[in-house]
Amino acid sequence: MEELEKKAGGRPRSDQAHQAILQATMEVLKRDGYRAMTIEAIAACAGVGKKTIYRWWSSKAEVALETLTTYVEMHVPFQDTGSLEGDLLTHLKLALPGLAGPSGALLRGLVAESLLNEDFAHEFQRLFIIPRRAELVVLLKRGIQRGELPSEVDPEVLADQVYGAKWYRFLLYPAPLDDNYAHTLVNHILLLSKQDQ
Amino acid sequence: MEELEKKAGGRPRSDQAHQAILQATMEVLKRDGYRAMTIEAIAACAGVGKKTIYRWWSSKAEVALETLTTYVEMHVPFQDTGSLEGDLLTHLKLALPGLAGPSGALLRGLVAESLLNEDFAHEFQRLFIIPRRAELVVLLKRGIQRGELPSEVDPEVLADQVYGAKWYRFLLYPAPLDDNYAHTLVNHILLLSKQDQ
Amino acid sequence: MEELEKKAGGRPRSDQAHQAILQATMEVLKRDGYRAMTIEAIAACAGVGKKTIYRWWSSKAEVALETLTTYVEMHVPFQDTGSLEGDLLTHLKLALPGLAGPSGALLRGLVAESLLNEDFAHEFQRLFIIPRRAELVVLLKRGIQRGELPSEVDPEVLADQVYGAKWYRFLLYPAPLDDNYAHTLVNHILLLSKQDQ
Amino acid sequence: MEELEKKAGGRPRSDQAHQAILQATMEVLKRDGYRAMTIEAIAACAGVGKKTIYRWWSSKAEVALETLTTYVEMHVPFQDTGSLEGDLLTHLKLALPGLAGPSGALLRGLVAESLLNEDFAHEFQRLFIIPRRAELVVLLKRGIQRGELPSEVDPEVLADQVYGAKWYRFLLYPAPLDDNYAHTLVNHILLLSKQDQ
DNA sequence: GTTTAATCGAGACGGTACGTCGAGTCTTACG
DNA sequence: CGTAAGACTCGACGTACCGTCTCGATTAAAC
Repeated sequence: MEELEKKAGGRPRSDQAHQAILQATMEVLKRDGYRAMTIEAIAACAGVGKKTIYRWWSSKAEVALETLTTYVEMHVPFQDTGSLEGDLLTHLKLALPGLAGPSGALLRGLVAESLLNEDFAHEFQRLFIIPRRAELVVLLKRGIQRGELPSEVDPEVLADQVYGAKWYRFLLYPAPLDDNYAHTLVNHILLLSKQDQ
Repeated sequence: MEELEKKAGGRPRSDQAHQAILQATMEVLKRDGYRAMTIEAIAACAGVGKKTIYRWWSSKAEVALETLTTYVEMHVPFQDTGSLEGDLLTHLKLALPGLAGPSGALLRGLVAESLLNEDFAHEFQRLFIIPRRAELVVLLKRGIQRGELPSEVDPEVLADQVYGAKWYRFLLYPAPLDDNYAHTLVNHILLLSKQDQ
Repeated sequence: MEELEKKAGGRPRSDQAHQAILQATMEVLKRDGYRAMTIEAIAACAGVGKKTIYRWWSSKAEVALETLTTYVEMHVPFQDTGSLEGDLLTHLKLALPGLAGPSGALLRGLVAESLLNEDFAHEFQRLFIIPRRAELVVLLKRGIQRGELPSEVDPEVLADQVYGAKWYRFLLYPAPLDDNYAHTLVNHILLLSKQDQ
Repeated sequence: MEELEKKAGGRPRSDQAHQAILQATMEVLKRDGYRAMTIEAIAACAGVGKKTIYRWWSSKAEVALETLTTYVEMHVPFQDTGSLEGDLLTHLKLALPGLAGPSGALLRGLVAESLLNEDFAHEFQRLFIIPRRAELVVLLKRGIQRGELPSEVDPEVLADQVYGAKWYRFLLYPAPLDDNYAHTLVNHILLLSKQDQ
């Protein structure tokens, strides 16, 4: 039931090479940073011809995108803990630590790429930004239904405020993104419904 | 009393060349986009030697940064309209339109650059991100003092939520950034104080 | 009847700068070699503006040519010792040592320049090559008149053979140019008249 | 038995590019002269990337040297005609005409280069100057053995006188280098043995 | 004594070519 | 036929000097 529409004979795609490339991407990234990372370096590090990379991806951004989704595969799930506060805190506390370290660097590089290349931006949004945001919106709507948020709030805009705050500090504003921050942020969201205390 | 530590002679910097470079930067940006914009193209378009650019700036990002601050010089002031709602709405409605068009493209390029180059990131934050954010914080603190916001909100985090939402849509999430959006966003902020309705 | 059509006042040429430039040329030559020697380096080393050099010379080759004639001023005279053998040996033994050391390097550079630039070649020939060769021809003609050489030899071609041998080794063929060589060369010339031994 | 130390695969060197570069070198030389000839112009004229030139040669002088040896490959052989006079005349009459025209310009440029760059000088001597001089020495020694020259002449110094005269006129002294000159020069050499006429 | 004009050091200017780098494409031989 | 190796064309990089052009500051002869 898988996609086995390969025509006929010929050597099949080498999974070994595939894995070596993704792994080499991470290594070169850690060694040189995203900007200095080149297809040539990845190929050399993976012991692979450049053509083998270009056959399966169209740019270093595409390789990096797959590396991100493969290597991180988002250890950051959305869960239903029973309360909006729990849902948000759990999610954010899992999400923030990963932003330091290599996967954060990778993410910053991919955002940069999406800002410089509209085609890649669509890809990046489709595979990364939009799905995760959609889950956050679901979580917030659940909070509204539970009565934890006033019904007049717009969950779309509220999602922007939550993720926006996180991304703003991650991408632009040099200030810490720690558990303390997560608590304050969630408190601000919950304050919206503290009308009749 | 000023810094007049210039040693002696030498031909003074040509303001004509200086202006021509900033202008050419905008033209090439519009023509080719930020990524494809090169120092060589800027030099050619300005009728200037490459050395003249490298003498005063260290990269295309630095030129672009000065072009942004010079050419836009922020038609987007912060004003005290007497109410938090007025302050926020006025500011946002002025800020959002500029994000479409060439200055938006320039801004996206500069953010990308700051994500790829830590040194430039500091420069960009120092000259652009931090000062503007500081003004927003002042505006929010004024709202707290006036009693338009509950005293337990953290103006720093609230600023992240406002600017974060704006930047998130501008940089990452493909959804409109219009006056309607500004109203909803401001409403969410003001909802924080609707406790005794 | 001379060209003293200078209009009027104005600061006169600084002899101090003039000398400093010639001296700096020798220093830079020794430090960097002829090829790497630049007008900019000479100006910097002499503590002089580039314009001051370009005002009086048109290229580094012209400066070097004047430096050569000034600093060497030909310690290599032609003398009438009474015999062809004495004339030739005296001249060659004086000429050869100078070809090692900085003045040799300068000379090589000037020859290179004259090979690359036809205009400079004329200048170089006029001021250096032709006058010295003419003196050698005089010396050889004197030898013919004295009967030290057979009357059928062409002094022009014979001069080429003497100076040619010297220049050939100096410019092209890596072999010593010492007193021993001078003796053998002179012997070959004198052999032409050993017909009736 | 041969030098087959090539490791393994990889696209082989393009002979088409190789030939195009040598040919373009001659064209640009004719068009612009040696000094104004640049690697960029050669690359453009050959329809080749600059990298391809720098991959195989280290400077325009190296390209020019190979162009000289390839394109001229010396239509100027040394032959044993049975007499010293014949040998010398034949050789010189073949050698002199090539010194006018483009190959002469190339040769002048290469000499200039060798005067400005010691490393290249060694290369130039090894591949061009020394082998040809060696053949001339062989020719002269043959003359001595045949008794056409007195046994006390030094063939090394005599070679300098022959080639020196030629190079002197070619490089330094602006006078014709024609068949007439060849005859006079050879006569001077032969005069050495006219002792018992 | 002022004026006048050419000089001086300094260094920015518009250019050209340098030699390097990486992108993305192509040609081999091997398995 | 997919692959590793690596040569190919292309074009921007940032540097170095070129020869020219301001500057403000000398400097002497001419007025």
